[in-house]
Amino acid sequence: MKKKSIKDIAQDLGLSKTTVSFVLNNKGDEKNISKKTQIKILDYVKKVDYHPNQIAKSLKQGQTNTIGYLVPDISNPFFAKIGRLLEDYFWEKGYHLLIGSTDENKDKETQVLNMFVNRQVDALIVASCFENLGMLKTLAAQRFPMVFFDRESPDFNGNYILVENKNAMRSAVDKVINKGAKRIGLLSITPNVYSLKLRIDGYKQALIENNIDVDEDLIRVVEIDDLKESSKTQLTFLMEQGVDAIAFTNNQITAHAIWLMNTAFREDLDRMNFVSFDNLDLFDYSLPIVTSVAQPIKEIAQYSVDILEEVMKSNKEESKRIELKPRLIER
Amino acid sequence: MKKKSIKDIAQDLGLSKTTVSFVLNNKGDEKNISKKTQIKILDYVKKVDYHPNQIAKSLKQGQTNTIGYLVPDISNPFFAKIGRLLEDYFWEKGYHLLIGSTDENKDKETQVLNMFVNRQVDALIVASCFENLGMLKTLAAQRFPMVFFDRESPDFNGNYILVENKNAMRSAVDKVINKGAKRIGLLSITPNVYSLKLRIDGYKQALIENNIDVDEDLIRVVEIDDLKESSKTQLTFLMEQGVDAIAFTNNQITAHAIWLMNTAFREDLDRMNFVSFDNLDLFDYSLPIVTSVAQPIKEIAQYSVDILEEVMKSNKEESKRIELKPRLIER
DNA sequence: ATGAAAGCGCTAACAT
DNA sequence: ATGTTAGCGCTTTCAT
Repeated sequence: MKKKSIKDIAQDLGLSKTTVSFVLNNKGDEKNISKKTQIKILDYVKKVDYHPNQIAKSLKQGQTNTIGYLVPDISNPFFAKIGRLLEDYFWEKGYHLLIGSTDENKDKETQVLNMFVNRQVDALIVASCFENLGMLKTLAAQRFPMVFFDRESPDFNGNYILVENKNAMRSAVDKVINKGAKRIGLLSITPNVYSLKLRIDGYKQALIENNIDVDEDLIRVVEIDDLKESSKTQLTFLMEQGVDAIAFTNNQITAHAIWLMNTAFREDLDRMNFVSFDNLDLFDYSLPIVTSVAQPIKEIAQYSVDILEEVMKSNKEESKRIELKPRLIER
Repeated sequence: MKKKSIKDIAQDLGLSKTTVSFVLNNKGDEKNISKKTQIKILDYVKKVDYHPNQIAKSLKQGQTNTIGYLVPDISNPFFAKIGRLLEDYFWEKGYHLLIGSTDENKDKETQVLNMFVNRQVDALIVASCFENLGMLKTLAAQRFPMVFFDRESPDFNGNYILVENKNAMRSAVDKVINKGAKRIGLLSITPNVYSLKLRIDGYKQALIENNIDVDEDLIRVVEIDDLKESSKTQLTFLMEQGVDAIAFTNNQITAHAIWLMNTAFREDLDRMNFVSFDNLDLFDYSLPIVTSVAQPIKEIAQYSVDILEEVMKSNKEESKRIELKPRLIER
């Protein structure tokens, strides 16, 4: 027995598609369908376990109740957790998430964006690398509902949910200086996104405010596509320079570097201090001890949803920029 | 300028929709469309940046190129990582992932399944709690392409990608016994899914094989909806019983328990041994030291895709059951 | 109180 | 070599 359509239901019941459609969409009363007919339809529909075809509905209504969630990597705990929160918030409202990971690759990002648009998603939640502004600008020009989080571009005007990158990093680094660190290195993945640059700025500011010279040589950058080798090289370099603290600019590099520290520099762990932008659960029970900047994941998700709802309702001109305060976790 | 449809393209070019459609679907030659016309269409389409509406296409073809990924929680690293791998494999083939987290709630699971089906996903990859077999059996009866992973139900016949739960747990526990553990507790979330039961069986078997009496009192169960309090109570109980090792049945309970151990039983860490089913990155640098069973995530994803492809092509009767070997990580 | 018919954007069998 | 037309399953305006 193949799946029933609304037409089948109508035929089976000797009614028209119109009537059935009205009733199924709770417009029975409004459209003056008799109670008797309504009940007949509702009963039958339940009996044969009819479910409307959302694709047909979407085509007709030009609305899919789907949100595109574009991130560098859905398996990164930061993006995974936010994804889960979004899923829950949107579930309430009947929206669902289509996911697309880009690996910070600008071409892949454009492809994913295209995929989302072709599939007529109603809105986008995006952590972009902002290297290909073309497509984004086209969408923005069409007033396509979008909110951007975690990353921003000075060249792109949109709705942003961000955290105070610079200041948070500044105070975290300040903390380890107070704990006695004198020679502080920094390890970052290639700071292609603006947020990372800000975090590095925060690091520098903390040094300056504490009268420590900024030694550009201690600011090391790791190639993302060669994380393994590259981070080993850079970390080793820093250790050879005799640093007594290292700041990391995101969870990815931290996780990797900490693993390396445990593997190759175990004996140095005690005397060193670490700062991580992004908190990881494991910091609560890992060696070494890491002072971290915890992003307010719930608020990020909540604000994304709120802003998106606003945008989707009234499609007004101006865009919002929200900067949330991360939580500093001293350890 | 609103979005162009195939109709617009045809009109602009003084051609029919058919011709345009053929060319766009690379059937130009096959359908004897002149090279000249083909080029004209392709150029124009590029110029106006036309992209076909996938929803319309889906409706027409009864195929959405979408896969539903149903899991207890997409932010659980195990499911997030597998999700990412699936995303990549399917990306190649033009399929995309719609996600649905269920929190092991059987009603939510049914709702998510319905949502997927209404949206006409082409197939499902499912980590089910198997508490509501109704919907699953209906789908199976319709030969709906599905593969199940991580969990199984003796009452449900389907394509399974699993790991050797019992044996893996057995050898992991055996390892800590060899390291000297004598009184070994077990902590699990409520073993509502069969895989968890098997892991517990493995634990028991290891004890028996080593001539240690199985003390049912040392097998403690934590309520999933009260993870925090419940795990604290149970863990404290085990410690009071003087255990010198604890086995955990999945990553969720392990992560929580380890955090608790660090918080409340720090001084006991040195003398204790731990076993975790599911590996976590943090084990590489965390205290305490944990011997773990690492699931072969890549293979799980790869097999899921392979089996699904098979099923979607030839929709034959019989179903497969694949049992992969996890990797034991001694620490 | 209910139905007929058009149309969302696409594909494809069947003309010409 | 290209066009006409029906139809996927639904909503909704306009009849009756």
